[in-house]
Amino acid sequence: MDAVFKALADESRRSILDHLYTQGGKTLGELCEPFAQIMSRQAVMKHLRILEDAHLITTVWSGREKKHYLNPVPIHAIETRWIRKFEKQRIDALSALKSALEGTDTKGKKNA
Amino acid sequence: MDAVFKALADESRRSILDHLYTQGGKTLGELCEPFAQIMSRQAVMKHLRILEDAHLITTVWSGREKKHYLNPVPIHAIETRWIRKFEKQRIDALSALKSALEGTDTKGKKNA
DNA sequence: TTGACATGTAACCTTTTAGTTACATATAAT
DNA sequence: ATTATATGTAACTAAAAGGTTACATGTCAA
Repeated sequence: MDAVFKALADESRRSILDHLYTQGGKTLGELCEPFAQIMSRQAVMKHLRILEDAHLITTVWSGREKKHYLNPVPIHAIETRWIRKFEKQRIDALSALKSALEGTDTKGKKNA
Repeated sequence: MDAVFKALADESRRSILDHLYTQGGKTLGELCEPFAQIMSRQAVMKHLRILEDAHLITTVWSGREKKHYLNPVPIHAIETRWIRKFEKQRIDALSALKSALEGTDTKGKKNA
């Protein structure tokens, strides 16, 4: 579990997960695009390695291309560690209320 | 949000959250006890500061004592970032099945 | 088979982080 | 008032993390 939290600690890696959440099956090359002029391909690859080791992403080889997919299971495990079932509903209601007051739609909400 | 992930990246801090999850309202001194002979009071205080800055804990002063409480809201936000509603049920069912097969009780489950 | 493309590995550098020790402040008790 | 208790701050050190460049391997296409 330590690997999961360590992996999520970096903004670039969270951004990668965001991209895979939007659309799965992306290759290293495709995942590099948003980071062009920010960091090298090798740097992105290091991040992918860390995410994969933490089982936050799953990969499938297709010829010389490696496709990446988000795995939500370890993320879900984070919540179940510190939040009791009865609390979930209260918090969900709370954030829904907050969104409503802010005039934002929960479904289309952009995350920080 | 970055502060939250950074805060959760450290095992000692997660352990502190575990203690506050079990029982809230603990003082710095009390939170130090499990770490005696592992790290200094000042080190624990640094961790508490980081957790507080990330709003993962809330504090209340009572005389010269500072009481600490777990705040589950930012933890819940992690899940909503990368997990769609319809997926939650599937994952919950999956981990319940896994627990059943392992012969462990979900309610009394110890986390890694 | 040769060259281009896609991914992988290694050595190195810089910044961040987790911990320490020493000193400081504030509240409670005698 | 004085002392003990509880928490806070600062300077420093060692290790970990994120990034770079250079080199290596494997697959596709002409």
